[in-house]
Amino acid sequence: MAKSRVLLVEDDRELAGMLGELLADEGYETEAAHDGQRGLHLGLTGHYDVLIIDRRLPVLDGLELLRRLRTRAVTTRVLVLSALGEVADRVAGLDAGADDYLVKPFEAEELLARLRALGRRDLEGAECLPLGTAALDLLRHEVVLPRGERITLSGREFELLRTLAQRPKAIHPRAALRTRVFAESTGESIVDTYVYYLRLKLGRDAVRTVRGLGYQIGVV
Amino acid sequence: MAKSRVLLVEDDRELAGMLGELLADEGYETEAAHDGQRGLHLGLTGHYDVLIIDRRLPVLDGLELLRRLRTRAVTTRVLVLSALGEVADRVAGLDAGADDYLVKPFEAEELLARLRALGRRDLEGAECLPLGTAALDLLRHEVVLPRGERITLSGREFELLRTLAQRPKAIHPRAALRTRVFAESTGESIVDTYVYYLRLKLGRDAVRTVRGLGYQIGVV
DNA sequence: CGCAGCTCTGAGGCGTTTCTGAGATCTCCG
DNA sequence: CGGAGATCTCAGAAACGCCTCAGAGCTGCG
Repeated sequence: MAKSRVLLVEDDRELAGMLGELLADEGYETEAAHDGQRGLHLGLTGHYDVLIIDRRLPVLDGLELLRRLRTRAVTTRVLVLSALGEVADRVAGLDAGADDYLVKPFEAEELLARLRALGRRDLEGAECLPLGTAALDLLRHEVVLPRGERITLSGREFELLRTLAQRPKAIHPRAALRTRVFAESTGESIVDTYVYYLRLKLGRDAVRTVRGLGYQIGVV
Repeated sequence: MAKSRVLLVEDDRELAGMLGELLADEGYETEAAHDGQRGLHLGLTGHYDVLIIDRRLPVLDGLELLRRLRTRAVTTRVLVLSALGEVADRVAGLDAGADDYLVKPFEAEELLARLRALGRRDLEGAECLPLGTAALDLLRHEVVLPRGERITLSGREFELLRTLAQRPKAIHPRAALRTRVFAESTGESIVDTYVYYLRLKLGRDAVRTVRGLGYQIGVV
């Protein structure tokens, strides 16, 4: 997955610098604008995954900037930052087209969590669990191989693989897998059978057997 | 545009009642669940534009409910309500899959503004929805193929395709489509039939089946 | 009225999934 | 080495999900 691109429109250069570093540490690719005019220009011409807009900006106010972007059909997710924290201010910000509104001062952790939430919306939950060099698409119940090839899994196959992949270092006892993935009444060997199915689809090394203890996720 | 549908999962019946009225006044169509189990069932089978989930719920905790919905490919926007307002609580809620997190007590105005922000659609007001290489003309109920050819859709066909196209990356469960496009009393297989009609008119790949989960818009 | 198109029902069919169980194979330890 | 227990492999039965489509009722129009 490529880095998420963020446009940060903030006139306080000190704060902008700190946020820029914070975002870079989290793996975002950040561009900055220090006034509304410049923010408008970049917002219209560049493509970003999220815009962070300070409400108070020189030249062009943050909310006005936001409105102009929205009327120009820019639908990028927008998080508005502001020192104005009254309910009426927040309502005004949201109704101007913001997707979220965070009041200064804020904790870095919360900003990051809200950014993650905004970024998630466009992926439509296409989150993946790492699976060695491949990945497990949790939304579509598919394994995505490094070259982009997709292998669809049946419901049970998916549940089993997900359980294994959720704790990749753990060794999962048969009984635990049977309880988690299958119904109470199923036979003792159901886990073995489904491990066999997974290995048919994904290759012999997809699941590792730890004799006497259980199974562990392997390399796909 | 039809009314927005909201599922309210809140165990405090007094608050639920008040919110229900508030939402009704604002033109939302609201359903309520008073515990997590019921919320899970409704969330999985119904079709809503936004879910409002209280964090503290009997039977099944709010965040656990949210996680279960997310693992079942429910990508509906979720607003979590909670008395727990620490930064760590908010981060936990957002990372569990919430799109927004509002701390009790809150002002009605802010809740409504945040709901509006969540309910806003990307291409609201547009006259066409993109449909792979083609487009869906919302005014004339026609699909416009790349070469300009037009295919007229019946009312139901159009509603179904529009629902799919509105969130092109999401997987739409059968039950959700049935609730949204067809009357309450229609049979279980009505969605299948109309998907079949769409495929007759637009080609086999117009709608993609994700076995066990639902349908997704494909390439036309 | 008669026709055409739309909506919905329900039945039949087909490929997939799930689960069982049994034989083959492996591994460890005495 | 040999046996016991663990694991693997796989065929088959039943259930399920999904697709297809004919037909009945309805609506609107000429």
